[in-house]
Amino acid sequence: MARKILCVAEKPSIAKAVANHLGGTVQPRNVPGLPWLKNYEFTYNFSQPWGQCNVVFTSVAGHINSNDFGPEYKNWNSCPPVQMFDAPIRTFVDPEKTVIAKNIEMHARTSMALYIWTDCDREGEHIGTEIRSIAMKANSKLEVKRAKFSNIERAHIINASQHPVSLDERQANAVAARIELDLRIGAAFTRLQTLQLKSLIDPVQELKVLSYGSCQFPTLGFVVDRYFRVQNFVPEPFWYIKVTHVKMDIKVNFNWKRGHLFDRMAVIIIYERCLDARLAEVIKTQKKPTSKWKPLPLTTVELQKLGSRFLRMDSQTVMKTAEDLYTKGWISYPRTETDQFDRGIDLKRIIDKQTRDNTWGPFAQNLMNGNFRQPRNGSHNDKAHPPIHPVNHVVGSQLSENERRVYDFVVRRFLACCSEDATGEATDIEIQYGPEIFHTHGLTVLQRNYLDVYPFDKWESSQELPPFTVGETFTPTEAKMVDGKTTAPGYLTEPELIALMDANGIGTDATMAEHIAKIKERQYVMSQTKGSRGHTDNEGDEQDHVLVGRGGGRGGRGRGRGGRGGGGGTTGARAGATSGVQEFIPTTLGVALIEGYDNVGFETSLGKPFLRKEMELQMKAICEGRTTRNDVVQSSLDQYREVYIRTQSQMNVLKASIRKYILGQNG
DNA sequence: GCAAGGTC
Repeated sequence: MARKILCVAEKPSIAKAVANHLGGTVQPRNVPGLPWLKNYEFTYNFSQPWGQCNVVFTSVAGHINSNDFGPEYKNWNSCPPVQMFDAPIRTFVDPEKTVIAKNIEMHARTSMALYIWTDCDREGEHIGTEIRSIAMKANSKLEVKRAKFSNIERAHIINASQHPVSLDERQANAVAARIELDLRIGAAFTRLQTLQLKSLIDPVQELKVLSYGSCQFPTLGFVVDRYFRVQNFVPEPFWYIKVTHVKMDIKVNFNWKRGHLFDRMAVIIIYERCLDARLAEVIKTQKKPTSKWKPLPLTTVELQKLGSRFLRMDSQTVMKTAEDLYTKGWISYPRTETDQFDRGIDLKRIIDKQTRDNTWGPFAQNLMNGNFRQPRNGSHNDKAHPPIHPVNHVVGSQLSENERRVYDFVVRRFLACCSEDATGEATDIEIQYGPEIFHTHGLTVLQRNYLDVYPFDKWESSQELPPFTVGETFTPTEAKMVDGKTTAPGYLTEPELIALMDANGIGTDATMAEHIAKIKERQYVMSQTKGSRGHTDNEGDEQDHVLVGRGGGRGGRGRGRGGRGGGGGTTGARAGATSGVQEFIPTTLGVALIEGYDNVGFETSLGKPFLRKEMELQMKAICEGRTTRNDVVQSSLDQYREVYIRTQSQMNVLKASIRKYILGQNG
């Protein structure tokens, strides 16, 4: 009898793809009890010593095990919450995963080896150890190997099948440490907060719990932080000089090189010197080719940021929709950090499938006809998944409205990545006027290229500038001294929040949207459509009005800086504008919790992102062998236990915050 | 009744 090898992937799609590479077209066999779980059986010639083997290729769906405290800790009043730092934790097969575990056990019994094909990231390594322990419980003589692969191109997968490696115990241990810490700390503080504070704020039992989590609290902290910056904002007046000149019937605005100054007298003096000079002289004219780079290949974080900005959906809906599109086979795996396409991937084959589309088909065809360009490479590679891209063409009418929007975005982004940068010509002119320098900038877009398929980027020609030559002098048509004031930043928007979470390592690409949804559910924050309360836009906006001026006419509204616009589209389907963006405002409860923890006065407040960042660094240290799982767990628990004890002893501080914000009482 | 991380 031929030898048998059990292969297990992290998800059904990988099992299917890899099985078809190794075994030809393999018919899936159903596993009773779970409609989406399939086994693929075939024979395959592995490298020595295995050789020709019967293969059963199956999968799990993420983690199989669950962790919890024993039943004696189930009742929250059965013990003080501080015991959650030490109480024994049980690991068991998640009740929803029993069919998956049984399937592995059954085939492990008759196999000589287990070949693990989970994603090659930390969580994948840990899932691998879960699979191993289940399989070895059924068959302790199993040889266990792991496949190392970073995409599912055929040649790469075949290579991985011939070069088995071992599970990386360090990475698995890092995850095990995270699991334990998140559970213990989350349970301890959630129980403490809920038991001590809930009755104070929620007499009608409207709230389930006042949860604490190492990701939800820093997320809340970002929202509260911005809220206070808005509340405490004091506008600051500034002054500047604006010069305009009409030449050949074209009005040219020259911007002051200093931008603006916060000293009125200084600006007055400078302004008078300019006027005294009467003549301005052109000191620089420059025309040079310029370009706007096409976007990078699409990652999950980018999808969520741009989705919540342009698609009129919150990030959770964007993710949910992308997952639906993935399971239906229209787009690739939507959870990826990678912004580089592997050289081996056949991009033209993917583009070709889009040529039949009514909207962007001609653009795709144009790429096929010789205008294809290799995508840019970003700096991220998770070595597990390619950037998000379409895998098959589907007409919009077969999709729901949300699906259509996300699919539209993914395809356009992908085609944009495969086209040429937009090109243009930039003109810069500088004049010397008295002691000061003023400049103006012009842009002529020459070739739109990728912009034709990607309306989410804005790059448009400015008005044409009249010709100027160096040495030329003129009396400016108008010179004004203008005042303005700094304006408050807006409340934190969803794309900004996602960017902050990403930069601070709060959550993963797949979970950031869930954390945002959770702090809404807990009523720590509210969201509203930006602009719906009549708030002004961005930080640094200027409201100008003329103080003194020379020359005729009322000035236009020159804008000192060209902020990156985020507006809608210019071609094809309009993508919607920034007006749909959600912004977050903390509730009184959210503010009270964050401020309460800040006032408890521990050097690293629970509402700040540092603790989570620290945990991330510790996990890295475990992976690199600089520390151990046990050390990290023990030292972190010591640290958090100290915060816990301090918090408990200063519960009056937290309660005071709650009273102050929720009940409006002082003291 | 607690977390965050996988994925369906």
